[in-house]
Amino acid sequence: MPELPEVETVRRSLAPVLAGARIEDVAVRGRHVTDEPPEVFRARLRGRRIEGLGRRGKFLVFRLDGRLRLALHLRMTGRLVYEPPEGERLPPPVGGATPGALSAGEGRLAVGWRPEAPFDLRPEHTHLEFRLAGGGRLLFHDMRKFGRAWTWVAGRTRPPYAGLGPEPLGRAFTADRLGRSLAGRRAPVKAVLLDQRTVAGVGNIYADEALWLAGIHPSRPAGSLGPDEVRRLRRAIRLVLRRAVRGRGTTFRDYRDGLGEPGGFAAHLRVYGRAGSPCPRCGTPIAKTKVAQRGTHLCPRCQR
DNA sequence: AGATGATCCTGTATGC
DNA sequence: TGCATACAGGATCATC
Repeated sequence: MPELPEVETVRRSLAPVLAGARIEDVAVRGRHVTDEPPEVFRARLRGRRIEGLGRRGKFLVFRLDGRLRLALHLRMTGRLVYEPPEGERLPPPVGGATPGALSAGEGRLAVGWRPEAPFDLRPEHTHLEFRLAGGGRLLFHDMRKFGRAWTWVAGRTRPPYAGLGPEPLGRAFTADRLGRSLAGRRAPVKAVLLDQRTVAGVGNIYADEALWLAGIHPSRPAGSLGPDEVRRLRRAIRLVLRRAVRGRGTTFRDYRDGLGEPGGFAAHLRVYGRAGSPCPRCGTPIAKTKVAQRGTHLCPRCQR
């Protein structure tokens, strides 16, 4: 579920809380979370200081002392949530109220109402539990068990995100670069966008949104896009991701940031999840089809 | 080489 | 109400 904007929002919400924190211990429940033997994983992390929290594509990356790195991938339903020490309240949400995104009924979230603890976390789905010095805890929760964790030493071992394409909001993601990735390929352009080697962090929601913004049909063979269309697509990807980050990501049901706060961008989606509703540009009903085995939303008139 | 389909899981929504 | 089926924000692997 979480794509770049959601992972970035988790990162921003947790970075102030975790910077400088020490991991006293880690409980690993279940063997599926990491390829490493749980005892090895635990021994590597125990006692480490968290120097910073970064992101690469949809990977959250912890920089630990001794050049150790920890990466987490939330996949579809993963959540990483901070639980403050007993008796303490959660820190205030990061980024303030979500502009225009909350209806009146949801107002309690916008005016700073805080749950005492991250709600909706079920112990049987909590696969990693980091105990921090001072009594706070960091919980990796994932009902579908798709989420994964990796550790490695920077500069010695390949990170799990080696091979990802450029960061879409960075300088390396040029129209030229995107054009080369699409050139000569007969696969649907949407399938190529979902391939993390093309660009890192675009998933099903924002692929549909970007293709709608650019006015490009998701089934178009990637290699058939002209230079102008490639430029439009690059701009659309960057625009929609920047806006979604500002809106703190899209929450349908599961997604929450690191403090348990839902994202506010769902109300700004133009096509995703809006089958049957009028296209914001031309009024034609939004269609839902399947492209590259993924549910795909588009305007049949604006996108040809 | 490159594309497609099955698969990993659980929860929820929909239809009969 | 109960049951079956489809589908879900991701990614990998086997197969064609």
